[in-house]
Amino acid sequence: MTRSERPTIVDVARAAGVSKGTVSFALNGRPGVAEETRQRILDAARDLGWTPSHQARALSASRAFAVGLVLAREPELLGADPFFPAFIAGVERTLSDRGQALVLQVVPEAQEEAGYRRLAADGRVDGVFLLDLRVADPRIALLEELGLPAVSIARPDVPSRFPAVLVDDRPGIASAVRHLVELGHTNIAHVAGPSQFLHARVRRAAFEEALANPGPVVEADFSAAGGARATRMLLAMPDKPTAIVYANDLMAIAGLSVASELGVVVPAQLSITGFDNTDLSAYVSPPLTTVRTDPYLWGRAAAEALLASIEGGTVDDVPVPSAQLVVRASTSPMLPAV
Amino acid sequence: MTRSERPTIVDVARAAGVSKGTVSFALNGRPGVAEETRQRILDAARDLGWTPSHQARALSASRAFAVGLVLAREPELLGADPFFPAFIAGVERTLSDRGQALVLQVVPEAQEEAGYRRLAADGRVDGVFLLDLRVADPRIALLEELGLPAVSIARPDVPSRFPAVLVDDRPGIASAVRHLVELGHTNIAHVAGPSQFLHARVRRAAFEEALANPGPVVEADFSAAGGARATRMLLAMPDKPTAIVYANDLMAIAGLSVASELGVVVPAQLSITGFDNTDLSAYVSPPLTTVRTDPYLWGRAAAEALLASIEGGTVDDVPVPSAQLVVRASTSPMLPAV
DNA sequence: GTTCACGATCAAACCGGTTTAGTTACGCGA
DNA sequence: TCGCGTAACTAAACCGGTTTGATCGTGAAC
Repeated sequence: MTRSERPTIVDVARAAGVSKGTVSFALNGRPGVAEETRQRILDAARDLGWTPSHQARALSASRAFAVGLVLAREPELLGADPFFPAFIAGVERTLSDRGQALVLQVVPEAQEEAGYRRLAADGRVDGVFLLDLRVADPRIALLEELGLPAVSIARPDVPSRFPAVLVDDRPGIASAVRHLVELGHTNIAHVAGPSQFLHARVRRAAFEEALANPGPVVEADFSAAGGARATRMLLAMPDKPTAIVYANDLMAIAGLSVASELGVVVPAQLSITGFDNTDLSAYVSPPLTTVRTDPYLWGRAAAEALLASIEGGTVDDVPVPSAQLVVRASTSPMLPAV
Repeated sequence: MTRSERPTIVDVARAAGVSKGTVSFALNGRPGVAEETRQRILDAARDLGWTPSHQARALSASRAFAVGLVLAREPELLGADPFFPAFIAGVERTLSDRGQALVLQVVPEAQEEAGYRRLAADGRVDGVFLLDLRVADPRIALLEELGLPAVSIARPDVPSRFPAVLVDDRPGIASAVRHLVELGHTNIAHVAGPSQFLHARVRRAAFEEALANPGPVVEADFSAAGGARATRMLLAMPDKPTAIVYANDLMAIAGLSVASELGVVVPAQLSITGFDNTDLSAYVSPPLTTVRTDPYLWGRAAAEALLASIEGGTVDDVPVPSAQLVVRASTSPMLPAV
């Protein structure tokens, strides 16, 4: 009953009464096949329910028809990050139309290099995405050594031959700071991400550049626990800030709770901004002023660029719209104490 | 400079002075090769830096050496779900040791079936994970038709030949309810997930079974927005509940904010429990009483079972430890109004 | 009427492994 | 001394496509 034997190109050839070479030409729409013959072959293929064997094609073409994504974050951190699933969804959107697959690898950070090497050595993928760029990221050199095409999210801080999706967090942070300044705040603090990450550094730099007199900066780790700890430090300062710009929503939401716990009223006594515009940010109390990014779009763009760079030659960096400030209720002018 | 030509098994054979068949035998540790010869071949392979071509092996073995995961959720919902990344990390943990890869597919729900068909038709994967089981899930029959091995997370409600990771949400919900009853609550409500999902249904059934007189149940969609809306409905009831059991943390956290906005003090006037024990749940205000699950472990177990069922014959269902209640500050006895 | 060019098609090689059917050479028992 | 079984190895087929080189037939050009 289970007719599990899939028809091959030879079966199609036999059915159509031609050679397998001709079938291949016909199916790939290449010239040199009479229109009538082509039609006969297509009909036969359809009748037999033929589908190309990915494996065979891959072997013959020396291509994997797949791209890879190596994630070196700890699973716990991944869990809370809204970026990653949305990015993947965007990537898939582009890939699925083109018969490409996405191979995912999640590895402990120490095995990151091995992860890329394995993907390349196996020939499992034709290219990879470079996420979570770090300072002087060693992966750039590694991938050039491996000869594996890549596309990075945001521009690396080292020279790179790979195209980048020009994600720039600066305008988002800058507009959050500007918003707070316009509300009258003068002592604005920042809770940053780990400085090994380029995007954490960029956000911090944007914060500092946007202010003549930047307030204190505390480095945290993008986690809720880290955000809570950083907030506690800031609110324990003698000259405590009246506003805090967080490098992501998760830390900002944790900060909101710490404030509430300490009896600091948001936004009356403390304004808070996040970054990411996570689903939850509009449903905390008070709703969080934050910066909306579009990882879905980045995923689409990154995949386009990666495929282009696999197919052909050099690909230009891809511009993307900059992030937008979303003003909600967690920011306001300082209100006089009751 | 870029010596991109990878050595093949023929190069190894030539270097070792044997035929390619012998090389294959030697490299796969099969008998019938003299120890001395085997050593010579292994040395040659190492010296040349030979690695097997995944493509060639896959074609020859008619195996993909990869497993698939089709996600039919909307990207927005994915973003907030802590389950998914942790599960994948667990899966990877098992797969990477065995030279298997994970192929991810994110599709709109309407194209879910096509997604599975494509994975199967291409021969891109040897098996798949079945997540987010639905009522009378059509994918079970589909996968049996396709002859594709699968492993489901939780047991389906229709007969299935596929092994399941026996995730059971009942004890978790039951212990949350028990906890609330012990605190003296008698009017306990539930905010459920979409009833098309089996796990949403199971949680709801567990809730109703745990109480002699279950309070109102509102069906939401696992999102923050949905959780907020459901909470508003419950708190607008004439006989409003004194405790709410949410089907996930995201909705519970949104519920926390709605209560705060309405001036309902948690936990003094309303107790709230979540489900998932997300990173954030300990850092909201008040910290959330919730149920800890272990998707990382489930991922490992599911991958083990899937590989076993691809290799060999039938595989038994896999038991996993049941979820644990984590008591925090969002639950307490009702306190008299001031 | 012969030649030439070209479109249509086929046969075979190739991608890089695995597997099977043969071929040697050697040691052992009768 | 002959025969036989077996370990060690080789040659070739195979997986299912793509691609190249050769062959065939036909109509146009001379």
